Amino acid sequence: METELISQTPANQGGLRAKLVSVALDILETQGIDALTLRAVARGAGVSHGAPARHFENLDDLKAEVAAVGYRTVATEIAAAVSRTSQGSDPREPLATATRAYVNYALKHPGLFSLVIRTSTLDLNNEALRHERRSASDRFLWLVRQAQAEGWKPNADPNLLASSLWASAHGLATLWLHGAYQHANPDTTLEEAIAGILELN
Amino acid sequence: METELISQTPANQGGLRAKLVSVALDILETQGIDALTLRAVARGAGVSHGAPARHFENLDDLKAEVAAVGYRTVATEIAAAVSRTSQGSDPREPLATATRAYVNYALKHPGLFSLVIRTSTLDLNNEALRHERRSASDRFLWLVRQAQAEGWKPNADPNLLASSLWASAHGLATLWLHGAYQHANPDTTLEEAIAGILELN
DNA sequence: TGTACATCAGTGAACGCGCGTTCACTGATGTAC
DNA sequence: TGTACATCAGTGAACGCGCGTTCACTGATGTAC
Repeated sequence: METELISQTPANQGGLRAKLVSVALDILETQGIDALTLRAVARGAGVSHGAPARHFENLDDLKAEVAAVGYRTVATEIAAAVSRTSQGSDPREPLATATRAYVNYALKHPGLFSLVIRTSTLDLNNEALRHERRSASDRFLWLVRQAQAEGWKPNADPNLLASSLWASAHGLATLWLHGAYQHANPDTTLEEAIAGILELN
Repeated sequence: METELISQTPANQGGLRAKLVSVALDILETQGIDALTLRAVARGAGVSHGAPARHFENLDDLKAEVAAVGYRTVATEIAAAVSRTSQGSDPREPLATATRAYVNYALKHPGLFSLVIRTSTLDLNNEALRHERRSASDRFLWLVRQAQAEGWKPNADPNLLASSLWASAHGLATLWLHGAYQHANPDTTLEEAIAGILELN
């Protein structure tokens, strides 16, 4: 009873909004992006299907918010992975770690990954999404500059380097997710595949 | 009148099947993958919405066939681009050309490209699709082996090389399609971006 | 402390939409005699 | 050449589905007096 009271205190008035985002993440995780509808989110939150309209104008609005969460979490995981890495002699090592973390994240959260990619086109209006995108991109660029400062391709355009690495990692993640990579290369493990794209650099 | 008669001759009995595929390609081109429904295809072919069921069990069945066409045409375009290339001194040149053709194709046919990627998971049952996939993959692998024979990374695993290049090209195409690449790198042209991923090799 | 009022998040019925699928039908074509 | 029949691609009405959206409502909460 008390919990019911608590759940209705002003502090939790914005609670449903967060709950809806959380349910959306859950749906992405368990059922994939096609199952992500406003009504499904409402059902998952144990709320009438009209309720989400109080918090999100439409489905794209909700998606943009979820995508922002996706950007934030992948950036956090990459940063964590990089900071765990011992400083080796190879300046590319942090980049390799970051790439590995990026691919692993995509494979662990395929639904969210799909959403983030597809949503990236639209909703540049969403402030949170724009911020998270920029932040994630800046972190990776910093790693590249760092590697360059330590002697790796010092004269190359860091933006171009970063984008190229990103494209490689992204392509591998995408192809692997859809099983296309494995189909063309049945005996290659994911670790070897990651090493393969890093080797190119 | 004569054309009407002709259109009903036995030779054209299978005509609607081809027409449906062609309309599907058209829808992908003009309206994108989300607009690709059985009913839309029937409308586009000027036929009742029940008619496609005579030729395709369901939407995935049609998609597999369309994806096979996608594989075939991209493989053809790449082959054509490569064969147009003069034999230079750089063994990577044909690979660069092929990569360029791949990315350009994806950007020119975003709907079909999306379909091909998403469909790649399913319908390995579809014989045509399997054949086209293998054929496209074999052609690219041959280019890699050729480059290796001419001195480029002669000791590397050609399968791994091919897949890594494929992943890079695919990632660039995907990110560019969604505008994510340009957003992170506003002043880079597509040509420079392609050069960037090839440069890594 | 108590009362009247305003606010506003969530309800649930209702609407229209396009979808895939089914199925009795029709009519043109090809075949057997 | 003509007639009867079988085949079968395409028709179009009908069904059920889940979706997004609207809107009058309700009831709990916070505020003014």
